[in-house]
Amino acid sequence: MDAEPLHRRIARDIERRIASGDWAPGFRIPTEAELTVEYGCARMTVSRAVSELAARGLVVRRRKVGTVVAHPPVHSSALVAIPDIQAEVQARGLAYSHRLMGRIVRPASADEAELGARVIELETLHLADGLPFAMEHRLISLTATPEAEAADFSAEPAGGWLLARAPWTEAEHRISAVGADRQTAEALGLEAGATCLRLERRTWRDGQGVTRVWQMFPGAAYDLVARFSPRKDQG
Amino acid sequence: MDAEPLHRRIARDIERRIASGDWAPGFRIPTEAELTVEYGCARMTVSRAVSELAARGLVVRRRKVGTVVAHPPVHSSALVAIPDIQAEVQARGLAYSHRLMGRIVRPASADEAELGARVIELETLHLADGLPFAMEHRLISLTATPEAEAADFSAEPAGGWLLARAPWTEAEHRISAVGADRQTAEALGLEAGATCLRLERRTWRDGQGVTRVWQMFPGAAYDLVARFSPRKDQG
DNA sequence: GAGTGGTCTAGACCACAAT
DNA sequence: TTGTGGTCTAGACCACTCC
Repeated sequence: MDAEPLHRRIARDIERRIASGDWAPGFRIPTEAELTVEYGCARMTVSRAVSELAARGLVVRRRKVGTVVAHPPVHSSALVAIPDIQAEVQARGLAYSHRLMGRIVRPASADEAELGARVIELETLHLADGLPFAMEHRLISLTATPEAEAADFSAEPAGGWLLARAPWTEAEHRISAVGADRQTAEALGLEAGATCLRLERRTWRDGQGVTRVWQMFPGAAYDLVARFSPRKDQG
Repeated sequence: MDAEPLHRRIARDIERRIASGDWAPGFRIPTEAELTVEYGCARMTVSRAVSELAARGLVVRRRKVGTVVAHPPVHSSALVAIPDIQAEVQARGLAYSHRLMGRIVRPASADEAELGARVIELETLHLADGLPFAMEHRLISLTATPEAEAADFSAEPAGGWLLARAPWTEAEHRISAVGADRQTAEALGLEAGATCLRLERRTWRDGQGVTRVWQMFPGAAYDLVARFSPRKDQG
């Protein structure tokens, strides 16, 4: 028998006709009433199918007008994998290790107000098979996670430690290309000014800043990849 | 009155209790039957609300077991805006223009087999207020879009032209940091080797390669930003 | 066996927008 | 006014999986 629910079969049927170009962008697809007849099912079932496609951005529904095939998306966004460094290193079959290069506790600057009054500042070198992989500079809010002050970040990288204790609800990532500053170049074994991919991440939990981290990767050795189909990730 | 549908109100209520930490990861939320009583509505309405949260990855549903709050995601992915250059320039309030620097038609190399037998190779400089903004290097499949051979890409940038004629169904993006090659440096007015953000995009339509493009941005002037809440972009 | 979610029905009323 | 989707009901049967 059909293991596949009817609403999904309907959705796939429509999706196929759109992907094949049979129903081009702007085409008005059959109404719910018509689909109800075509599939011999209740209106709610076709409604569910078409609503799912609308949620994914494949079609646009408007009362009275009907449901039309959406125009293809602009090259607007992509789901880019932002890997955890330890996982990334291990995924490459290399041995992960890290070295805490610096740790101070200090008041937050005006620019860091989201993190509260006091922060821990960490500098960590991530290594793959003993070779420098990435340099990390991190601020941790002692307002969001007071217990960070007593944590031993030379034993456990701060990223994993924080994830276990202070899951975030919002994050901002920023990706850029920069030349390595003197300290980073030295730690990574590069020449000063060498090309690096810079990944900045800021996270919040319920509006309270949790952490802010910059990671520098040697440009030649690292990139970010996003493979996807459009409209599958629509939100 | 309530403009908000009941199923959404239910979903938001649950989401709020999860975000507040009240219902922690692993917590088993009320069954559909219990929610039906709590909200005094039909089971299908609560089912719709909870299913929506499940689709977004906030909760995990299993028959007989019930619905439990999902564990927070690893720092695994982020929706990064991959802007169209023209739109990006105009969004900054600058005048967009472009200059076609090179165009040849040639056989595809073995490495470019996905694009078919013959390709157009384009080199385009994008300008903002007359100043170099990005250098673009592009291959267009003449199998996917034969009419590209006759198109005038000095009048219309290839990106927009393609989007209108050959919408893609799959894409891969790759972001890296590189030093500018001689030609790029010259076009962008940089020193050779200057830090650049390199964005590579490959697109397919139904398995047939459509285009492959590399864009180089001066590192200091450009970055990619992703702001998001976790689990909102689940697919 | 029994509890839970997954799906589906055959209706109903309402909201919106084009006419 | 009318056609269309948006939501909701009060049931029903089934599938899965823990006990």
